[in-house]
Amino acid sequence: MTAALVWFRRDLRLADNPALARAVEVAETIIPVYIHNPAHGGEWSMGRASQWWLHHSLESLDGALRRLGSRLVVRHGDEQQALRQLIAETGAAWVFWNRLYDPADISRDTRIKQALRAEDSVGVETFNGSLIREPWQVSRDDGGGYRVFTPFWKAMQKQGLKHIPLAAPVALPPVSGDLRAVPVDTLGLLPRIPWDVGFRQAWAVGEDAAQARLAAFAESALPDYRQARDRPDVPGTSRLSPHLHFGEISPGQIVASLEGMGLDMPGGVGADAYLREVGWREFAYHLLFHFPHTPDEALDTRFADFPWGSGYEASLAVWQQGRTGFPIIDAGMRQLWATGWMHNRVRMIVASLLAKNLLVPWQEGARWFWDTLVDADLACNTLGWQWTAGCGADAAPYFRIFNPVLQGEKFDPHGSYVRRWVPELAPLPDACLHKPWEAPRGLCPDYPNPVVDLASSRKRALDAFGQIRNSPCSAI
DNA sequence: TGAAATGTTGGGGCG
DNA sequence: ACGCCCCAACATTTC
Repeated sequence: MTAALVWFRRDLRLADNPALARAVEVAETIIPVYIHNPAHGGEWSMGRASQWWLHHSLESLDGALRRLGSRLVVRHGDEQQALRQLIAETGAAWVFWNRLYDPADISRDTRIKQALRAEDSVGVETFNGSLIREPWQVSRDDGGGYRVFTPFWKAMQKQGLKHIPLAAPVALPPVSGDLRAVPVDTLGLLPRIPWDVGFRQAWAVGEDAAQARLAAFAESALPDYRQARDRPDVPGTSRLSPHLHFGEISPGQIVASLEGMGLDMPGGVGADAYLREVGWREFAYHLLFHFPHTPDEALDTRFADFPWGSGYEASLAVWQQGRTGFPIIDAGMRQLWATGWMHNRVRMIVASLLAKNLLVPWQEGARWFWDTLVDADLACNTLGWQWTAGCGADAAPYFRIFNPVLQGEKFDPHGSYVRRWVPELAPLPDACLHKPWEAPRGLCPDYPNPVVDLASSRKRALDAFGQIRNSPCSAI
């Protein structure tokens, strides 16, 4: 009887899961494992909102495994010790997992792989279960990594995006009842005080929910995606990000299901634009792999000397609480707090205000997103913040400073997004909804005045950038 | 995947 | 009818 451990991490699905498929191929006994180590990741250990998602995703995966006759063996603590313990308990000859690419994951997984092979004499095989192309599979002619999205995306498309998803197993061998597993609800992933009410309303977690969301998106929103994706007031985006982050769905499954929706097909323009967004996720992983210091430091070395504001705690707090006095900003920050998610267009607007108008270091914003987003992803979060701050690869030029009033008027023209998340502004007429300081006094007495003057803070940010613009060496 | 400043044009009001 | 001005609308440049 050959036994194999399948170590689940951020690949919490049964379909198109190469590590699981490999186990089904070679082993008679399969032990699906999840190891909870809250310390893993160090400074970037999992945030609270993501922990909420993880809890439900593990419950969902366990349920799906049980329907196939198996179950999820959850353990707690150091991953290597836990795997060793399981190998000892089960006599497993194999350990399979799907690769991760965050710096802390790579160093941990490399260490464990070497130790298990050398000291425990088990076979270890790892697979690509999270990306269309792994970071080292796309490279420039000189062998280096890309720094600009468009050539990266062209190179990827040239290689072909075609993917044939692996089927989910139809049945799995039972896991011995003697094998100890801790219940998911003892991992401490759920909040002690019920701040997750809005989360429960906003999300259905798990592999089935991910597939349902993809199907609904492809059916209804995809044809208008190019336009609607910028509108926070309409459900024009896929909302697949947390499902993708936890691997409840693979990018390959998305590509496969959109296949055939070429530019000449109905909805094809939308499919093209959406695949490009999947490409940005791939680019984020590519960048994080080649520049692993970027979660903490600007890629553009000129920004080492950038004159960020000092004593910004008060404005950071106001931003976090959604009380900046700019409706589109406050709507976004409150949507984030309430649901663990924010529309991408609004993420750019709030990030621009924090990093430019308020001159708060972008890392502070990245930290807040890390803790509050259910889709918090080190690669994507890092790219997004550095892009907006103007210090990253293929970043927005620093002088692109979003005006929250104009952005609100352009992308939330009827104000329904603002009215939903900032209800005290609901009585305002459309004409001044995005600039309530111009409204008659008394219409919204509880809403704060703007935390900063847009025109002067814009000039201040441009001046700050002027101080570093001519520093040598614009990128590492 | 900006915004503001500046430049250009053309229609209409008006002397 | 004509020139002048105003300014909205659009285009270009600059940050």
